[in-house]
Amino acid sequence: MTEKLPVSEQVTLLKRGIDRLETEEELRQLLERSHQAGKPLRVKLGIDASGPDIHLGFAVVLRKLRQFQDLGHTAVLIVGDFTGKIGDPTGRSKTRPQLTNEQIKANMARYREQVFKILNPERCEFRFNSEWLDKLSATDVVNLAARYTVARLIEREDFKKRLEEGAPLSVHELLYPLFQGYDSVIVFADIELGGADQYWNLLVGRELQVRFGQTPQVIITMPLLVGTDGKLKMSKSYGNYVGITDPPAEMFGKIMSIPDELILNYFQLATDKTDEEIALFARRLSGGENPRNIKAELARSIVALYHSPAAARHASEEFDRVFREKEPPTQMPEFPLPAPGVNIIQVIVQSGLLPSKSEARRKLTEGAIYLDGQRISDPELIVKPQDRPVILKVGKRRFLRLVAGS
RNA sequence: GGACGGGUUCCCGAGUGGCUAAAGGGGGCAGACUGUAAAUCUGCUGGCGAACGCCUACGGAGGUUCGAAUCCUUCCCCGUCCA
Repeated sequence: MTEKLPVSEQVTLLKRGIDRLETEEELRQLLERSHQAGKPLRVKLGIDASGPDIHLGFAVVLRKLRQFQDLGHTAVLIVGDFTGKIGDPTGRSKTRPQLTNEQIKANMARYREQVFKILNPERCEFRFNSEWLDKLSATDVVNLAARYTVARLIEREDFKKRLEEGAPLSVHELLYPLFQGYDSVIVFADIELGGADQYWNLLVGRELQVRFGQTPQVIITMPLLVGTDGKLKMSKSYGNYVGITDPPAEMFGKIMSIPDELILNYFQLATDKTDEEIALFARRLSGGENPRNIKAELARSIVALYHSPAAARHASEEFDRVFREKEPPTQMPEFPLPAPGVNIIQVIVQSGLLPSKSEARRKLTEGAIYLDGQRISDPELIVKPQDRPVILKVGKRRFLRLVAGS
């Protein structure tokens, strides 16, 4: 633990890699006061309950929160089960679907264990905001709403845009930032963390606290990690994310598919590499070394972080084996072939390699299907069991071992 | 409450009676090239069938017609303006 660090050094540490801090002076004061009173700060982080998987983008924020824990402070995780039912409008052009209680429950069950891959469970509070938000009466809601103006609410880029484009914007979505801010009031947040896109929401919390007679929370936002597509922010709904529970091989592969320009950014945001180490990578890149090598080191670092160094090494070797040397992977699903043989299209669909026969037929004509390294194109082909397993390959990365069986 | 405009395949968006599984773009997938990067080029992109074809699909339901995404009725939803 680094609890004994002088305040100025704590500030330096906490400022590393962040997007915005409001305000540094207030943070300094909080740390001083906490140090003198021997009382840990309450660092709030809202968790979206819309999906069960934590990805590297959110991990950026979680890792910052972990730093606070390492300095002796308390992480206060607010599970947005109530606000999840409303749907966070941030950055959306469309009204988000509202989640049911069952969905949220199912999501959260897996969430906890994932969070603790990064956070220290010892210094962590888990709160569901339905705990207090469900209890608000209409009077309470009006009371809350009275403390903020519509003009302030629709200042937001995304709201404004939707209004201008004539897209629907429901009143409940307008309420979302208020409720999220109210969470800060309820849990007496000293600091709130979030992604850069949450900046505006966090500010609302800050202002509401003042209106409820509290000291405003310090807010710290973290840069958004760009997804594997290299364009949009990493997000569950864009399908461009790397889950922290993704199996090593998958995690490795996804990271290898990011654009080269993102390599250093990923090192900074998603690994524990020091500035010096990252500078070295930067020099190797500009020195003309094949970015592939450096990206592979990145991928290994990240897999090591969430699995183990050994798993990272294996994933790396397997990757080279399959994609550089074009060898089949060591592990692949098996499909038992009955003695009379089965039509190739049946095999592909029944094994789940492709979703429909039409699709299988298409891939066959596209030359995407290989049997033991031989491209095949005959949709009539009957595959019979051999005395040794035969490997079926669909596209670049789908493999199946065909074995004798019934 | 009134007037008007709109709801199309994963997304955006064309399409106003048969030539429409529906232009175009995006995304995705596949092939070539590669470093499973990017860029580029090419192809594919509802399902079933070997195939003539059949089924499902243009907000929901019903109707007109030999034939409807396209016309009519009704319901639902969204937006704009007026009150």
